[in-house]
Amino acid sequence: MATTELTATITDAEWRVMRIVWTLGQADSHTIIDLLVRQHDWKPATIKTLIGRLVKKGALGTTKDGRQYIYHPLIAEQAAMDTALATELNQMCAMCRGKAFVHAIDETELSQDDIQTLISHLQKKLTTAPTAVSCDCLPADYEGSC
Amino acid sequence: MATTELTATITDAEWRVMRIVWTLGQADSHTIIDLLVRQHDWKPATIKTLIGRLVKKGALGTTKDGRQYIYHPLIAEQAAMDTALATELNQMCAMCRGKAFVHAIDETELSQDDIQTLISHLQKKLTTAPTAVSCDCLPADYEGSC
DNA sequence: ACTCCACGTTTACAGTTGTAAACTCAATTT
DNA sequence: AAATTGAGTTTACAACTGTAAACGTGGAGT
Repeated sequence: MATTELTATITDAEWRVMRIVWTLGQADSHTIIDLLVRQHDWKPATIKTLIGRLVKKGALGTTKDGRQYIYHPLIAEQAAMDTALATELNQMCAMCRGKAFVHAIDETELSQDDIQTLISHLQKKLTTAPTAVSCDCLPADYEGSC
Repeated sequence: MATTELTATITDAEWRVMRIVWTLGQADSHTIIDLLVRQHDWKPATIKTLIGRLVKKGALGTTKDGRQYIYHPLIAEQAAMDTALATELNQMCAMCRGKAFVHAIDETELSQDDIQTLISHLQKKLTTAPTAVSCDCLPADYEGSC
């Protein structure tokens, strides 16, 4: 049941499948298909394809249960989320990430506990934070270096 | 110079081009190509393709300057970042977004000002925050509803 | 005026992704 | 035992991406 590090990335459509399995802990294809058909306009065949790809890329594991399989996650949900978010942020200008966080936090519904955790992490972070983070969009040696 | 709302999405490789133009405000292709060749192992031809695609999808505008073009952004950097981040977050379980933020903030270098802005936004947000945010990975009516 | 250069455009091509039908078998039903 | 069902696998196919070469043409240099 140890979750592994994933090499390949999970695509948008595949995320929908993973979320079902993450939330249920494990599920057979009938359950996954049934739930996703209700959430999207996907045909069962589409969902079968996605499940197959996730198994092939090592995001889902299988256990034989009589005639069918039970699928379970081979990667942790929080780890996948952290990686996806970090990848997205790393592609953006370092100087602008702070403002992006502000906007994202304004727009995201967060629980009181989450907010308090964030505040305390930020307060600790403040003690060692730099005065400014500089733009990293140009080569370091560029004349107008931002 | 008014930045527009973008229909199509900017791909990872295209982001690199946009960051150059955003940072410089405007640039001719020679400058863009020169800078990106130094940052990546891209051939000039590759960068020309990316510029062309960005113009076609309305992310970059052109101004004729004698024999060549000057490119300038048609979408705002911060808006693009906000949209990209929101899209990424919306694909994740609502219940887990808070923890994802904590991890992302721990791993991101932020300036003192940014941190203080975040803290104050969070403190204000705390006053109206729900006790908990529930998982939205399954259809609302599902038996085991998370 | 002729040549060359370089800028933007066209074409190329394999891999990924979204979307889905068709097919293969083992198991269940009649 | 034959027919049916349904789970997983194969095949399909267009659009999007990353990566890049080839091409056409209007100026710059001679």
